[in-house]
Amino acid sequence: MGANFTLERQNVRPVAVGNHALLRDLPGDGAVRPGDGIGSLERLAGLMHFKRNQMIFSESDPAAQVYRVQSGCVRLTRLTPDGRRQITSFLHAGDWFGFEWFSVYGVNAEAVSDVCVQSVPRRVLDRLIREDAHVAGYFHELLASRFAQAQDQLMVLGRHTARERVAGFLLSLANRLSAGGGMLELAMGRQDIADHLGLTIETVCRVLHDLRKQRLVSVPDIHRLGILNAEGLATLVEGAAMQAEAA
Amino acid sequence: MGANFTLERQNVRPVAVGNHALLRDLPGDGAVRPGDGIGSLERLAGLMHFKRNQMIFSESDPAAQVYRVQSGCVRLTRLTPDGRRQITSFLHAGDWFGFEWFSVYGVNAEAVSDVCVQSVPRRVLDRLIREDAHVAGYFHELLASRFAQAQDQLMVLGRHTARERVAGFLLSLANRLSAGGGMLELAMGRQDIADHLGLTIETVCRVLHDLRKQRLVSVPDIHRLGILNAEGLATLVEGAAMQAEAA
DNA sequence: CGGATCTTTGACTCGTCTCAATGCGCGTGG
DNA sequence: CCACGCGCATTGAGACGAGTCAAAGATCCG
Repeated sequence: MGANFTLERQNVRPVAVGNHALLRDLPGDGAVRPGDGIGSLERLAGLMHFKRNQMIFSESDPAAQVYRVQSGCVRLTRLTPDGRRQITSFLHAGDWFGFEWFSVYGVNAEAVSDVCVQSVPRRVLDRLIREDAHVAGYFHELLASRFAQAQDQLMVLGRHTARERVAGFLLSLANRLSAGGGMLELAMGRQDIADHLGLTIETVCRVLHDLRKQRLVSVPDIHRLGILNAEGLATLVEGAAMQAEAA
Repeated sequence: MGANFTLERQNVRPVAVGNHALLRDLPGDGAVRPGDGIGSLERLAGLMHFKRNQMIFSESDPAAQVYRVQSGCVRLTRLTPDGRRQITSFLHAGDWFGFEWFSVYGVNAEAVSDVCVQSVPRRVLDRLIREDAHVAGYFHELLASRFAQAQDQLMVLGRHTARERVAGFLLSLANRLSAGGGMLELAMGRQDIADHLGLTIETVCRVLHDLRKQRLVSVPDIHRLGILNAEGLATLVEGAAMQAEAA
């Protein structure tokens, strides 16, 4: 069970390529014009790059920065003392993260692929939230929708079978990446999928194999997946028991 | 797997014993004094009673009211189309609920025991949040801590064994009800515990049996449980693999 | 007291995990 | 340019934890 992931806290610190380092010491918080909304946040953000599997922050770090994915894919993970891993979510372009927690990030954030993220000091965000009700509302909604996602995931982990989990995951990914009838980019490896769904890598492989055999999906290569029959997958998810099993 | 719970939406509407019905039509929102903080909310709250297993709201209801448990225990649940149930959380005296969602309650709320709850119209809460930064911050933190709880539960459902789940649940309950070295009130039945932990009722029974045999807990009667060895339970939870198995 | 509901226990099944071997793709260095 | 090694994915065989089904207690409440 779990991962025994070999990355373990390789504290290679990222290359700051934006104005992040500058921002930290600027008196220029005053540059944030209240009422300017989210825009000013984005303008204040520094840019950083992380390479595949590099750690962005660890769960015990003080939550000093808030991040936003600009490109690539980020995973949020938790570990048990004995190394079992749970990936609580995958983040894609446009997603904020690190804002959900107060004193300390409660999760590890790692780059799934090479990523580019924006970062804003927590202090700046807090100030903006205090001064601009619009920003406050925005982040409140963000938190609420993150909470809703977590609730969905609880249902999945608590009550869905392996097949339902994988089918649901693929559909939600297709939805998130709005890959209509087309091809999905699977930025994450099989182990990551397994750790997100509370399964083992072998089970994920076997389920994918079955789905392919049933012509619900195609797997042209490891990191691409085509959804051939979204309705079929949806039926799988919705606990309709399913009988069609043959190839 | 799951519950096939026989309660199914018995839409017995609750007896409103407070000023809740009045509040709905009062012009008296003006009575809320900004800066008065949470206090004014509680003063505006109506009181309601619900009997065991009575539904407080259903997941598809518009989220028109926000609630707070005054006494008793409430469960928040979700159902799959085929009847599998997941209890996302149990709420006790002092806990707010129903505020996490915007348009529609995303969960069913039901009385585990006979309960007494306060309720406040969503409209009133929203207004107070807009006018009083203190209240806004309070509910933001509430949401954040609810989110953190959900994260914990993800770890449990995704990566913990049956024994770890039950042990962890008992400890968190003991913690919540601050029953120091003493006796826990188990307001919820075995099926509820199972549906909270992603197990079956039989598995919960068997694990409790084992824990009793190992003298980690005592079970004087169905609704009471004594924690005899909190450290032992904690060891179980922390994935330390455990070897002691004999009686 | 009697029936309904919930809990406990047992015997057996089954889905998923574990362990192990093999395959594949890709980057590196000879 | 190819051989090698490394990391990941796949596949198979067998084990095991938790689920299912069934029957026998408890408990609750009228």
